Amino acid sequence: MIRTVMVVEDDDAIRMVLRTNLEDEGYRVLEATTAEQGLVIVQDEQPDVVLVDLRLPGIHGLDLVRSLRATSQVPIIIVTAQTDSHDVVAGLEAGADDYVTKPFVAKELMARIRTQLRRSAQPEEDGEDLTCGPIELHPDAAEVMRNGEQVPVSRIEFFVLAELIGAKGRVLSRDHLLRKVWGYGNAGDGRVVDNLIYRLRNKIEDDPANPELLLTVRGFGYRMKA
Amino acid sequence: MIRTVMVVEDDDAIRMVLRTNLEDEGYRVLEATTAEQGLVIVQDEQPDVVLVDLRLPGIHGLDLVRSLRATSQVPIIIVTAQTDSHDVVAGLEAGADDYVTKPFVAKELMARIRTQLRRSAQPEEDGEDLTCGPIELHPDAAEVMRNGEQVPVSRIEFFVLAELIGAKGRVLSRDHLLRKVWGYGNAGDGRVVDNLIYRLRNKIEDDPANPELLLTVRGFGYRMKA
DNA sequence: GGGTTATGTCGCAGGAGTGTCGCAGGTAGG
DNA sequence: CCTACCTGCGACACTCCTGCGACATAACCC
Repeated sequence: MIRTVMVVEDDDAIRMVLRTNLEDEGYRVLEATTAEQGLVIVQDEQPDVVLVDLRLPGIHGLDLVRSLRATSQVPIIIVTAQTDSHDVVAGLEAGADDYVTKPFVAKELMARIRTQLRRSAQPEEDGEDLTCGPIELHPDAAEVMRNGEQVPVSRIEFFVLAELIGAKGRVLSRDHLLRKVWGYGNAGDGRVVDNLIYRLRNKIEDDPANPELLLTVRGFGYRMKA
Repeated sequence: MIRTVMVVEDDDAIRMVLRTNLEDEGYRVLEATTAEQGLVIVQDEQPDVVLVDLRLPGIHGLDLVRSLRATSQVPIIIVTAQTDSHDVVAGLEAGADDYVTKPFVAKELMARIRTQLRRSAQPEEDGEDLTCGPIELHPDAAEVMRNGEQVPVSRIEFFVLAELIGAKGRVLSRDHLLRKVWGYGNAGDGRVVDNLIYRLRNKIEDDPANPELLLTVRGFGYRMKA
């Protein structure tokens, strides 16, 4: 499963380092430079973890933590300067789950993120029923079954299929899939998604030329049969 | 019942690995980087087990062991470099209950902790059934049986196999195995896992080139046959 | 229908992911 | 001290993936 990490941080250099590290770890990364922006994006994209710098221009990070906690259970990790130790306490009281102090060791932060993900992820993932007609996804085994037989799919194909089936019939735009599965890096292309859908159809459809499961919605994107 | 494990260790990387693994096992984790800090926290929080690195800045871990033992029956496990074998003896004489040497196998350490906990209280099941097709693991004897015959496997091979079989068919990433089994410093590599899998296959598979038990899931990791 | 845009189709080439195996330093046991 | 084994490492081979481009086809608009 591809996890999404939201970074709310105004310092360009730090944000960049975080993005690089997070992407190396296989996460999708969302960025915001202000609390307002962060709040909107979090509500919009529902990331799996949020990193919040406490020193933000305008609205203070503490308030962002409170706002987030008011509406969401998303794990929040505070990033702050070492000198502001009182802020850390305030942040944890405001609902943050963990913290790191600048200058932080990237590896440690990654580990903390993993910990938070593990904590929040365990229950939800198992319960999900990733099924669509004859197609069945087993996230644990990273397998796709079709009429009970295993279909070999690649990593990206697996995630796209999971995303589509998880959407339960809603249309997903190419852009949505690009960001959800590929991440922001490949934003330039377009046809990559089409290609992948084509390949997926060859694997899961009886007649790939006349798809019955993985449907095109012209002008919008793709969706699974309801 | 949630058990608490206290870790007294000054090396950030090791402490982090320990925390991750311990939390995975469902323990609450307390941390200290110096003997003084450790002593205070132990008295304060009364953990169920204490891990002590013997090489600590300032007061030596040995003295911490003595101080702890003077006032408490808490099980103490020493963590130490392989070269300091004389320290181990001294540590056990000072009242420690067990020890592991760096680089330790994380899974083994977890097992030692369980043992200490069992000794100090009564609980729980660990008689897990570690079986997969013709393969059978005997955790007590650290033996692997295949069709009833013993297969000689090394220490690390044993723990990797245990981790995989314990996962009951779920895919385990290389990163997961590195953290769970190696659990220490080896974050840089990657192929170490592949190599070990290769060797394991040579020992447990009929046709190592076409594995039927220990399967590759390209792009994800490895898993045992369900 | 004709033009235009969106999508399907498919082969290719570079690259990523894995299997395989030999080597060397290290460790344990005799 | 010697030997056998373990284990991490690197090199190479090979498979499969995947982004890309080019063209074909289908849907839409007037």
